[in-house]
Amino acid sequence: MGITERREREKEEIRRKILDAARELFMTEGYDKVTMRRVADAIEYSPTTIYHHFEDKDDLVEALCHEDFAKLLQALDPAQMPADPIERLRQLGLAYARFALQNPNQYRFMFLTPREEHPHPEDSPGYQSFGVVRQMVADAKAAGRLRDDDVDAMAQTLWACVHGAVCLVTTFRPEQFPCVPPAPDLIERTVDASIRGLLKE
Amino acid sequence: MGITERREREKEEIRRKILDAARELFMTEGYDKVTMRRVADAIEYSPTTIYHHFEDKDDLVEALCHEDFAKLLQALDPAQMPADPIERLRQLGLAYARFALQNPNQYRFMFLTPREEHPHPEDSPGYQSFGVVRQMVADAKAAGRLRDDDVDAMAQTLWACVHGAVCLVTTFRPEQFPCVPPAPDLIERTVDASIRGLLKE
DNA sequence: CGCTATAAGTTAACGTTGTTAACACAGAGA
DNA sequence: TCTCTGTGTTAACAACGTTAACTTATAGCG
Repeated sequence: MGITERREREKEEIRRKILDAARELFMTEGYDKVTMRRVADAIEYSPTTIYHHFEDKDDLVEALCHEDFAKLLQALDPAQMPADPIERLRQLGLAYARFALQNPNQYRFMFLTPREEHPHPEDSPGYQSFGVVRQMVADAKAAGRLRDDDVDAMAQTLWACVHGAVCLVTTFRPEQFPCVPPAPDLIERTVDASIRGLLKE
Repeated sequence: MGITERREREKEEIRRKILDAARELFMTEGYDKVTMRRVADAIEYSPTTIYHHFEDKDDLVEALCHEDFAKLLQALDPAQMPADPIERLRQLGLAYARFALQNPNQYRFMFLTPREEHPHPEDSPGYQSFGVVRQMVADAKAAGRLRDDDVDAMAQTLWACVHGAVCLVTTFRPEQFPCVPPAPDLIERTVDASIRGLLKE
C-alpha cells in the first residue's frame, strides 16, 4: 500500500515549502520579519497549518538553521584544508567566518540567541562544527606547535575571537562602527592574532 | 518665576521614574519583557505618558543604556590601570568584560543589536569606550611593544576577541555550551591570547 | 459496504505587543 | 478673560504567536 507513503511524501512536501518560504524571509529580512502569517501567505496555506509541522516559530527557525548549518559543517571539512596544522587552523577560522557572513541571520539565531525553552540539540551541525575546531586544535597540539595543554580551552578561545569579529561585522554597518570604520581585513587579523597568541614561543 | 523650573523638575522626576522602572525590568528580564505597559504599571501612569518622554521603546532603552555605559567608561579609567602598557591593556580587557558580564542586557542592546532606525549617537559612552581602547593601544605601540602599525585595526582586533568571549558566555549557559562547558577562565585566556598575538617578536 | 478514528486543513478567536488618535484639563501669557 | 501649550488620560488599531473548535477526506476494520 503506497498510499501512506504518498501521504508522507505530501507531508514532507509542504514541510519543505514551509522551510523554503521561511528561509527566504529569514535570510532577507531577519527573525522578526518571519511571521507565521507571512510564511503561510507565501505557501498559500493558513497559519495554523504550520503548527501541524512545527511546534512553534522557534522550532521552525531551528529546523531551518539545522539545514543551513549542515553546509557549514561541509565548509569546515578538514580534507579541504592544507597540511600544516597552523595553516589549517587559519583556513578553518576563515571558512567559519565566511559562512557566518553569508548567513548572518542563521548565525545570529544559532550562536547569539539565548534559549531557555528550546535549547539546541547536541547533535546539531552548529554544535558539531565546534568538534571540528576542537580536533584541529588537538592536531596542532600533537604537532607540538601550541603553548598550552588544554585543548578545549584553546579551541574555545579561538572560537570566541572569530565569533567576536563576526558579530561586530554583522551587527554594525561600516558607517555605524564606533569611532572608525572596521578594518577591511578585521576578520583575517583576528584569526591571525588569536592563533598567534596560542603558538609556542 | 520658579514655576517653569518646578515643571521641569517634575518632568525630570517622572523621566527618572520611567528609566528606573525600565532598568529594573531590563536587567532582570531582558529587552522583550520590558513592555511599555509594564513600565507604566510600575510607575502608576498610563502607557501613553512614556511617549511624552521618549520617542519609542528603543529610545527609552537607549537612554537607559546610555546611563549605564557611563559606568563602563568610569571602569575603563586609565588612571586606575598599572603602568606597563601591555599590563594596562590586559586590565582594560578584563574590566571591559567584567562590565559586560554584570550588565549583559545592556551590553547586548548596545553591541549586539543591529539598528537601522535609531543608530547609537556617536558620543554615547559605548562608543567613547572604544576610544579608550584605541588610546591604550596607541600607547603600547608608542612604547614599541606591538608588531603592527595600524592602531585602529589592532584596537578593533582586541575588541573583537573580548567581545566574542563575552558574547559566548552571556549567550550560552554553561550546560548549553557546545561539546564542553566553557573554560572557567575563558575570558582571561581570550584577553591574554589576543594581546599576545599582537606583541612584537 | 458501512462505521469510525485519525490526520490535515480551515476559520475565528484570545491575549499580547508597540504605537497613536482623540480628548481632558491645568495653568501661563496676552 | 481667552487662548495656547504641555501633560495626562482612554480607547483604539494593526500585527503578532498561538490555540480552540470545527470540517473534511480517507485509511482501517467489522
